[in-house]
Amino acid sequence: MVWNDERIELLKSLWAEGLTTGEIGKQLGVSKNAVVGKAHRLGLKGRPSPIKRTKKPAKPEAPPKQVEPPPSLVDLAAHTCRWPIGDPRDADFHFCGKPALTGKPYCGEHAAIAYVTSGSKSSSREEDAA
DNA sequence: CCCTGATTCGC
DNA sequence: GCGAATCAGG
Repeated sequence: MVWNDERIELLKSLWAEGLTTGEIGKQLGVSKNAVVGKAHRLGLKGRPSPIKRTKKPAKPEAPPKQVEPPPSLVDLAAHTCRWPIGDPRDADFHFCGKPALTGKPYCGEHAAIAYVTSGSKSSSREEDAA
């Protein structure tokens, strides 16, 4: 289908007269989709049928970002000082809970106590391992 | 189910 | 750029 100036002019005329796309299409010998498509392409405004389209059904959109899940409770617990505070029999017994040293179950404060190299006699294991 | 226009998508 | 296909409201 070729849109000559005459056709376009006629289209605009009929469109301006208030004819529907179907009618214009019939008179021009084209389908209504061609008319509405051309009208939209020409920037003509359709006064009737204020149908507003909700969304774009056939448009898969890649998620812009992928938020990484927050640290799980167990992960947080893994980095929590597990130095016991109080008597286990007491109701208010609890663990230290402060941020633990990486790879260790205790925070710096309690790790110092836990791993204190008590003046052992022979070479300590830490020194050998290190 | 018919009509309408609007938008998208393949050619 | 074109228009059928699709969508969406009347």
